Amino acid sequence: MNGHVTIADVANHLGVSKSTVSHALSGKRRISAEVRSQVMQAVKELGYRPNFAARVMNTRRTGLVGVLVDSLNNPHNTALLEEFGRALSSHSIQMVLGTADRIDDGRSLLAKFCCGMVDGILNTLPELGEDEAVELAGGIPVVTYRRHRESPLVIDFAAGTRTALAYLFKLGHRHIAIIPSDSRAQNGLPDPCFSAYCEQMELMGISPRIFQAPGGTLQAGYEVADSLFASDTTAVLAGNDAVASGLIRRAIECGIRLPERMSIVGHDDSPIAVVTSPPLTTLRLPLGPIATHTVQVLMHAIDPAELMPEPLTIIPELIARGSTMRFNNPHK
Amino acid sequence: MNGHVTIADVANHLGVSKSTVSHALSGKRRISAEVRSQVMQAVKELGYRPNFAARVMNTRRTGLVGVLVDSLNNPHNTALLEEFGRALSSHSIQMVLGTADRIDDGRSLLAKFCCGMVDGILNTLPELGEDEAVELAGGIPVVTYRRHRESPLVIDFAAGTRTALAYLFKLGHRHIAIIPSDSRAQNGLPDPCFSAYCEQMELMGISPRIFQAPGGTLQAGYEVADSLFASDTTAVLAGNDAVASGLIRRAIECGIRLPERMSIVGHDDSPIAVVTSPPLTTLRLPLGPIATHTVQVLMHAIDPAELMPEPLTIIPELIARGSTMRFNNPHK
DNA sequence: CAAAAAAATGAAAACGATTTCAATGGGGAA
DNA sequence: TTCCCCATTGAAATCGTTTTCATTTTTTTG
Repeated sequence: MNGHVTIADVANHLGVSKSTVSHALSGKRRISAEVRSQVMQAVKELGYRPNFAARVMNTRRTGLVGVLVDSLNNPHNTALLEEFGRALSSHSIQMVLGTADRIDDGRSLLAKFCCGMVDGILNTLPELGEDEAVELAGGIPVVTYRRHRESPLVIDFAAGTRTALAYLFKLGHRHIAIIPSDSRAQNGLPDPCFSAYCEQMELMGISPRIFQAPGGTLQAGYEVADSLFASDTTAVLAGNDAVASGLIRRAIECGIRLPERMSIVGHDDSPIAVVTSPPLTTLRLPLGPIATHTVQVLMHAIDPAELMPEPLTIIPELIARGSTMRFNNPHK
Repeated sequence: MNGHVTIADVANHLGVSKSTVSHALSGKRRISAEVRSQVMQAVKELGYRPNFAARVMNTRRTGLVGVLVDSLNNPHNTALLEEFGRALSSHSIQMVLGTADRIDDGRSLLAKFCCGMVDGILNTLPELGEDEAVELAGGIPVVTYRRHRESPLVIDFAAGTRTALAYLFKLGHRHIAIIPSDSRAQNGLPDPCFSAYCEQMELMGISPRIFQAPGGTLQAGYEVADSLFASDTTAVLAGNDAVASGLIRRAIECGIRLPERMSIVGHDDSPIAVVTSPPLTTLRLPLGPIATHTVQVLMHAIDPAELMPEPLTIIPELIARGSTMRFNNPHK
């Protein structure tokens, strides 16, 4: 034996032709029950496993999809990846990981993937545009996360923000501040959460309170905390959970009690959120549906028999935890 | 054109043979400079890309390695994965992700991978033993994380614990407690950190203080906190960062000042560690070297020309942050 | 200058499956 | 009985490379 068993070995062992064995296994044509069971038996006995490369050569399907990602240290990325994996596995497809910190790595990975190695590409690299990716892919379908054209996936951040504001309002808060996130700004437009906040405040006739935490890091949150706590603000929408945790750290350090002094709403429901004290009330992106939709768009591009999903609008959901509470007016 | 350009197209376009083109590209035999440059030119012009499946068919190398992982929600896993990716990419190898929550999924993924789809397997599934994995892989090299036999990778948890204890001792702490981790227990042996702690305490003639946080979760840490703070313990080695953050949460809730009341040392340097207040002093596993070593063992198994790495002993390193401080005797 | 060595290229086999085209045999209908 | 159809199966082509074996041309050497 050559080390591994081929379909020819199975055929010879039974005295039938290769095509019979192939068809018995694939079920693509009628094979008598007797022969079929003999084949199954022989396959087991000889330990035959269909060869991946040979199969791919004919079918032109690898059952692999390349996923371009900038880092695995980012919990948002890994959560997304997990959901992509779940969605793809329901199509019996595996992910080939391409981690590219620099955009050029992304480009060369794309070239490497797109020579028949993968059936399609999921691109999550923020710097790599859909158009360029499609260009480089040379015919292999590409779907760029949150930026594909057909059957758009829109994330209604504004609606999420309104939910959060309504929640705070109901808790009695009126002096509500915001720390906008620059990472949610897209092609020239400001953070949609910020816009929604401004609109909503105007609607209620309350003057907006805007604080900045450039970079959106814990450190930035920590640094803006003092001016925030010095104001008479009673609740704040932080741009993300990291900024929120920076606020919390400074509060603990200064002996400011949370959430009594101030209610804090984070954004992203990152793993951070359950660890802070108090744990963060935050806006979560339902990544499951997002991934399912994105994957379905790709599946349609790969195989038109798969139907194109309906356009989907996603609204971030409020996860209420301990960092928010009813406002008690100290002057009463 | 059939949609994509083959090596035959390039050959015809130049009026040379397929083998000439193939050799010009691979460099496996001398080709006259003139012809070579013509080939390169034509490749560019026609947009030729070597076909993955056909190449694999001959070389029996896919440049892919399957990585079995139980979840991507676990930050330890993703950090490890990131390092695996880094180590593999230096061999121009990509990872095929196999997420298996249940062991049976792991088994079937292994079978799916090992029919020529990957050149090797990195198994990180705790439930899937090396022997069974090798059995299922049917000839494809498998390396099981931290459990491969040749060129062992030992992680000297005991040494890490001694480092942490020495650190606390130097800070003046004598009443040092431990919360052992059951997840570090291996084949019947208790958590090596726990053993090292007991030894060391005995050596110093100090009686050990043992607290339990079953499950090693934040919640478990939270629940054991009261009894810990009720004792006269001044420092504690928590089994992992989650447990440590549970302690911290309870302390904040009760108005217990940290690290003044108690120094806390975590374990794992998970993303949690920088987010708590105070940020956690913790023992970090240097995953880079670990991944490099593990990958090198696999590379050797795949291609004996790659040399087998020396056995490696890894010592967790202490990352000092804000959760530890010098002990000030309140009675003085 | 002839023979051997070296350099450059071509032709065809191999890789292991799928798929197309062709053939066989048995059973029912005319 | 003869013919046709259908159910089964075989033989061979195909996918696009790499690799082996063979050939031609050029250069070197005694």
